[in-house]
Amino acid sequence: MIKELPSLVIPGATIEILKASCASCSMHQLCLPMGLDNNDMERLDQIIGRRRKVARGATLFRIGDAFQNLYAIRLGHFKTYQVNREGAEQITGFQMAGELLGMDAISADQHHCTAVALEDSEVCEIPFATLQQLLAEMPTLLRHFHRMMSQEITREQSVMLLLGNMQATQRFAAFLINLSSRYEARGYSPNTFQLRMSREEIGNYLGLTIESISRLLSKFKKEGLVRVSNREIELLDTRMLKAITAGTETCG
Amino acid sequence: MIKELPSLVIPGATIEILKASCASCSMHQLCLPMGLDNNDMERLDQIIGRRRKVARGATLFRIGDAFQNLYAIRLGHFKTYQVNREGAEQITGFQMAGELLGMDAISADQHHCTAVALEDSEVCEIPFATLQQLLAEMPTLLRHFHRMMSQEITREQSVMLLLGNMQATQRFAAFLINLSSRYEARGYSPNTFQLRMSREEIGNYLGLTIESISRLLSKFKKEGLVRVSNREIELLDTRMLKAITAGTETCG
DNA sequence: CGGTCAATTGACCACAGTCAAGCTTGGTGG
DNA sequence: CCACCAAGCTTGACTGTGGTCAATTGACCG
Repeated sequence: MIKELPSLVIPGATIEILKASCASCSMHQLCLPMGLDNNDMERLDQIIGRRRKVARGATLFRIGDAFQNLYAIRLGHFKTYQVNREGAEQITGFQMAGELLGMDAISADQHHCTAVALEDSEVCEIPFATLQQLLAEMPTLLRHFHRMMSQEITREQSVMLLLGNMQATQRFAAFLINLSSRYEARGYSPNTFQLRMSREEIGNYLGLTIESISRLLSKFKKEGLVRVSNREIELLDTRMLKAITAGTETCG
Repeated sequence: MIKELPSLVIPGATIEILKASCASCSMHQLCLPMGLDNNDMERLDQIIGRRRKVARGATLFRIGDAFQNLYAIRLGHFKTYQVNREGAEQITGFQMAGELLGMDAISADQHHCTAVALEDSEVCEIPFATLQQLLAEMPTLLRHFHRMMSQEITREQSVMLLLGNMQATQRFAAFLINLSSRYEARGYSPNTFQLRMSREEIGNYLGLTIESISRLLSKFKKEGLVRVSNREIELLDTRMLKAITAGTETCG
């Protein structure tokens, strides 16, 4: 299933067909093909439209775009955001390799958020109409697809808890712990990683200002919880950060 | 498909098998069977475990319960909430007739939130394992089920926008307008309705305190936007409320 | 009736927002 | 190599929105 086609360009994003398959992708135990046998994975591979590159800052889809495809992130990071009528953005999530983009578009056949690459990234385009046919024939795939949608619901509920109930310090600790565990699940260091998003984007996501994020970073640094250098961050006291997240920390 | 069986009781909730079917249910154009032909609707009807009553204040499922069923609300209102490690609740939604409960439980085979009836209510129990078999055979049902899950994702994203970006006044106006439009979609008056939840529950949902909700109600009353008497509310100036929601209102 | 619970209102306060100045960092060009 | 600039980040001083605490009113019910 190796595909070789000339690359093409659309406004703001470079598209290129890559030699790739689910079986050879390091994310296949997290992504849509999770748990499929070789035969089923091959079938899924065949319906994947193309693998394309999305340059840093380029838009994968925007609010109002007609819904055609889901996108599985092969490599890189994205943010998704909503825009209210005033034009204010609210970032609804940061997505990394192995995660699915576009599931909110199924309900009304058009995208309800905009997805932008935070760094040079690669996605697999999954034509939803074709996927749906396949779902009817492959119970394992159907099951896992439902799990992924459900996981998105659960994730958003956690953010609601964060935004509705937590203090600034708690929100930020929760954010760091969340990133940490997701990197760990991908085989990366849970303690040292790059923040792919700006302070402004973090603040927007957490319902805080950029100044608050900056102050919180300084505070955590002073308390010996983290080491920070620009976007490089090291978690020095995960235990404490988790305690802050849970609201059970005792000392100040 | 009329079922007639003796009623039984489980702790906290009365269960009773009712004479009912999707075809005879007033919600079937909003609920899971939307768009199904008579034959398919009949098949869906057959897998529905039972129709049961849930008394006001009774719990339908709680966090950590093993996932067996989805629940379609036939009648009444529910709230769902998450609990953090400190024991603080965050209400993640208010659900009404025609809406589906339990979709967040698919991902990990256990419920991630607790669902409690806000008034005496009735639900249809949908065994998920059986539903999934049916989904593979009925493309229309599959399609609509995905729409409903996607709609839940979209709804939660709107709440994230509300909690992350909006001021107290804006949040509360958005809340009222949201209820209004959902009652309208069900054929009820969009202007006059009962608030099924307490001020405290509204505040919790909107990330505000009960005092703030009370003050906002008084403010809206004074400005002639609403008329309130206990839980009975009448929206007198929907146009203005929508403007406040959108953040585009000009006068104070 | 009094008792209970929910809602309202007022006084005060604190957390995080706003505004503003200053500091890094990285890129460009002389 | 350094000057210059822009963008992003940090820090401080001040402010305001909404939280906290407390007292009062109102609704419902045995």
